[in-house]
Amino acid sequence: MAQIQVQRQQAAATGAAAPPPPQSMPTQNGMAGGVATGPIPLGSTSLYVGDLDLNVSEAQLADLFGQVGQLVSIRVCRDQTTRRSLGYAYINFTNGQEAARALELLNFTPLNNSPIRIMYSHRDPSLRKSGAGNIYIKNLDKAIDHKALHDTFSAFGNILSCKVATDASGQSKGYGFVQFDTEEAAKNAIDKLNGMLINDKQVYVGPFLRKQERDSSTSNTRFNNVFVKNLSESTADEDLKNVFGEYGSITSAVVMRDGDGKSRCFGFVNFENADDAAKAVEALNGEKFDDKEWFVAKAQKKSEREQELKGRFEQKYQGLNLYIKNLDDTISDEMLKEMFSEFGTVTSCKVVRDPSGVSKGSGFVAFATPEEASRAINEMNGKMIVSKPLYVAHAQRKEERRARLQVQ
DNA sequence: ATTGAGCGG
Repeated sequence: MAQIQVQRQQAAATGAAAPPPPQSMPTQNGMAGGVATGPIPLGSTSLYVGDLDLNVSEAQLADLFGQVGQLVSIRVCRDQTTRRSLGYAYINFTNGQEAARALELLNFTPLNNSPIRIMYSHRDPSLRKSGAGNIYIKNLDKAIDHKALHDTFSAFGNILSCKVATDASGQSKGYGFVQFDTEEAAKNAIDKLNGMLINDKQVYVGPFLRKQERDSSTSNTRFNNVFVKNLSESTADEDLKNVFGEYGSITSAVVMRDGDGKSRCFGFVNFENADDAAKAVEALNGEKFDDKEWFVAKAQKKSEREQELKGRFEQKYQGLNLYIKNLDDTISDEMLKEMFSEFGTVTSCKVVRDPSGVSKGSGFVAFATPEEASRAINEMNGKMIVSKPLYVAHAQRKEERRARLQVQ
């Protein structure tokens, strides 16, 4: 296992006094000062084991967990029809001490080369969904594995789940996650470890934010780079500099051009300071130059742009795109298209696959008209294909689905 | 630089 050292960042480098080290180790089981702080069931005998390689069997788990205590039951959860492992299992012990010991001793043990991740079984998903107490760590030394990360952060509170992001070969990607059972523990870990050196690398430790939250917190607020479109073909870099220069100091102004040097009628202007960029957007958006009404706004990052285009794409396919599941593994894109072509013009068609190319048993089919799509739902939903009844419905965006699931 | 996924009988 990786040996970790946490050091204080040199005072000269941070310009701030280092905070004192944590004074005491927290007690077991989410108890602090005798008061339960977290949702961990005291004395629980039931463990959830995730991140399982799909070929891990009950027998392998019995061999491993049986070494620690007496088992009541073991179950690898599987798809009802394919019997393929869902990558998680339940292990039930006769008593809580054994379960606790198994969690402590066996967490991150590799089975079929993949470290397993053990948690107490907690069937109520509300805490998992809320993400409270979840933190993100980046700039981690590659030598730091799951266990080392866990050991480092367990000083701040009870950890429900912990993981270093890894590539297919198990190599660390240099960032990871720690889910504490309380926000207080998470806050404490952030206060104490953000900016510290771990194995000589200065780590960032902060609250976990979903991609969307991150985009809106970082880029929506302040920006230096301005996007301008609907330029006349004759507008050149110099013209942008002149017009935008009225609002502040500019570091660059560029009209984008194709290979022949012909203007693509949009460009970017970068301001030295964000207030000036905002002023320019406010003043120039919608103004007319050479009879062209300029669109002026904060320049989007590539990721934001892609996100927006995706949204538009989905809107365009509203009512036309169908979501298919319970699809037999052997069905290819071409077969799927053929299956649905009798209801109309299939404009796009895709089987969802995992990174190794294995079908995930779901897919999307889009039609040219909403009528064709509706007919396909009526005719194909529930139809037996190879061995299973197909599920066919209108595709929903992820956010819509999440919202619906929360209501139910 | 890199902001998961996830709970049965």
